[in-house]
Amino acid sequence: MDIHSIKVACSSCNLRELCMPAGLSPDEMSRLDSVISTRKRIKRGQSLFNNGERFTSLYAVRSGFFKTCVTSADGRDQVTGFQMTGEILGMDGIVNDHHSCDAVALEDAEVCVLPFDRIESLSREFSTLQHHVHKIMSREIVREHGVMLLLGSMRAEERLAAFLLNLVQRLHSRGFSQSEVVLRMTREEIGSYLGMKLETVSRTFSKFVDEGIIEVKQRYVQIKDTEALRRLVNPPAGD
Amino acid sequence: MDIHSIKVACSSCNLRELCMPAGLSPDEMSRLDSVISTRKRIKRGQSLFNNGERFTSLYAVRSGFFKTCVTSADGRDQVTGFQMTGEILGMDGIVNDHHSCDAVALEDAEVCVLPFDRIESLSREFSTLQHHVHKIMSREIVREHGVMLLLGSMRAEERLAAFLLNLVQRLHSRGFSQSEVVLRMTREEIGSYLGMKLETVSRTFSKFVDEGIIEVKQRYVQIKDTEALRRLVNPPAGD
DNA sequence: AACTGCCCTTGACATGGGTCAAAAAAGAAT
DNA sequence: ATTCTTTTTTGACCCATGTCAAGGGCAGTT
Repeated sequence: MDIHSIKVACSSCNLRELCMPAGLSPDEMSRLDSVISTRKRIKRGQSLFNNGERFTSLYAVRSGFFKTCVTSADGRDQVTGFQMTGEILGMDGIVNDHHSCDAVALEDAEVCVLPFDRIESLSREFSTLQHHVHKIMSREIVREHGVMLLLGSMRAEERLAAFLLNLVQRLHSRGFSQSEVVLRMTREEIGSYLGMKLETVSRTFSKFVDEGIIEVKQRYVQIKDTEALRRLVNPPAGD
Repeated sequence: MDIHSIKVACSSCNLRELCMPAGLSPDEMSRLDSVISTRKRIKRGQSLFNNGERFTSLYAVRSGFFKTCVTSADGRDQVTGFQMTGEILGMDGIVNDHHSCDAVALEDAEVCVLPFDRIESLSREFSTLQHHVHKIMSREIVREHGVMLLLGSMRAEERLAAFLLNLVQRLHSRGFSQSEVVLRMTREEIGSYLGMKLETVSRTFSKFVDEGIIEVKQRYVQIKDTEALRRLVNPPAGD
């Protein structure tokens, strides 16, 4: 079933501050290790889970890059998020014991498997862990509020600017450049996430290039004027 | 501070199956009662909480109708949801200990106050309650996925049809008619939620009336052809 | 190097929904 | 009732974005 599984330990994981609560005692940490005991490798293009599959675990992205997408009854597709190192996947599955979206690797990836029943029992013991789980879910709710604001009230340029800023900000907090990105997704996937067609994504990129805000060479994007992007997202009040 | 507070008991609340887990023992129920000890009345137009306020509690709607909305830095507003009896408000506040949206009563309302630290300690004791909390948050995440699909990939008619169907479905599951609604929100609030302008909401209502799908008299809407609405949301595959 | 299969860009044109404006209808206040 | 405010409807016009179509670039394969 598993594409590839290996043993791991959070206590020795250098990404732990990204997905785990701070301030666990050594004892607590070792009990967490015993719960999070496997990793899984996912090749580019493969799914970590799919809509309809039974929910058993959350997943912490260790490396690689994912998209999640929902599909409507008549086959329309909507990308609901892009997840990178340290982010948690699978919370959609809790409510009905089955996943309600697909999680697809956009590049070869590795995740830690967090069996949810064991997370629940452990978080009955450590309030630190319990609160951390609540925060992770709350963060996802708040993130989605932001996407709703974007989809509901912004124009194409504003959406793409917000998208780029969000992406580099997250990459920067992981130690990467704040002015360079190599996109892991196609124009079509960006468009799906932002509620616009791939042609409009492409045109808007070109517009930004014309205006000297960014440079684009295929998936590689260099941000030359972050402030201009910020102004696009937050137009300075005119009155 | 509180507009109005009164003592209550879940154990005697006839709405408990809407917001509380099934299958609590009498002992568990009485401990829950001791945690959920106050109600709060909110008048139409007043806020239950506002963006930036400290987070202390979740709220279960006992009666009345709310909207939640986020505001961007430059003052754009986006309604992120409408909440009715039995639904839970405030989960946005967990991640940063402060609320990140406003919850406004659209009609006089009453909520049960669920102090979150006490919910957390109690759910360390009852796994039933713990899992229920997780499900409620997961349900909100999944709901928001649906809104993203709507905002990202549907046209005006489809959005409004989906909105009406969702509303009557939730009302119906609370014992109300599945063909009549009295809207508690303005066209502008509907528009904000659905990512369209109030004029477009109005026009789309008129279009549905012309087509004999609904009847509208101000806030009162009667659905005459539910199937037509369903077909709008899920166009029968053409290929 | 040539072939194949994406992915991306760009142009021309169409259109859904936004914008602006006016007036009607309903509610609230006096 | 009368006045004032808010909400809703409708019309006319226009623009941002979608649609359709063609061509080019890049990566992998042979």
